[in-house]
Amino acid sequence: MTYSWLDAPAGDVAETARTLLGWRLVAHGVTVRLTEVEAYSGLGLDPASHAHRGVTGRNQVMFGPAGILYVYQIYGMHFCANVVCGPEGEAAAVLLRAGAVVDGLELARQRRPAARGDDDLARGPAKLMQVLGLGKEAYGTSLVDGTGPASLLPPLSPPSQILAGPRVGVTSAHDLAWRFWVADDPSVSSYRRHVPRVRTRPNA
DNA sequence: TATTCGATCCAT
DNA sequence: TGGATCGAATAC
Repeated sequence: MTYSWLDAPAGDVAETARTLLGWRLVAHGVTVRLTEVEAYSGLGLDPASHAHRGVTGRNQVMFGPAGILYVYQIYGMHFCANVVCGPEGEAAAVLLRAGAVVDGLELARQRRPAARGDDDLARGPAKLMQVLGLGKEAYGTSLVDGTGPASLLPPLSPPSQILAGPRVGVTSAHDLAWRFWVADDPSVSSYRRHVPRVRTRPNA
């Protein structure tokens, strides 16, 4: 299997994100078919990207080769994952937002006791990680060379129809339709606009 | 060193 | 709609 398409220039990361739909992710006995992703361009180009201000301790793997997992913690309790894309140094990435469990259903249910139903097992970026049994230890591991806990597998069948819209929870670049999902798939998360937090203390 | 706030999830 | 919960990023 060749994964060279993951190396497409950072300017084409939206196209790479679309391509990822339908691909499968397998880890710790559970397989998920990707149904929802978001594209993030690198350095400077995309104010919503975790890499847009340059290298930091958290985002350093985004500047490395494609096919690596960039895992980050959010709200002190959840983990989300991106596939690093593009040539080295460009820091493009695709956030894995949702998927449908296609293998290891029993294990998936055990890992997600709060799920409302099977459609909800991986319906969200942190849920996807939980269902696959992945956390911060997956940071910087490869999806494409078999050395990491998770692997990327080609689609069994191409997705029927792909729709696009604004990214979830992103304030800047709200006009950009860089969220992609499989039309009519029940595992796609519901769109939530970013809500600005209310100020608790007045400005001095 | 101090403060702010998030590419979320869940129960209400 | 609001609370949980903590570390990275930024402000000082």
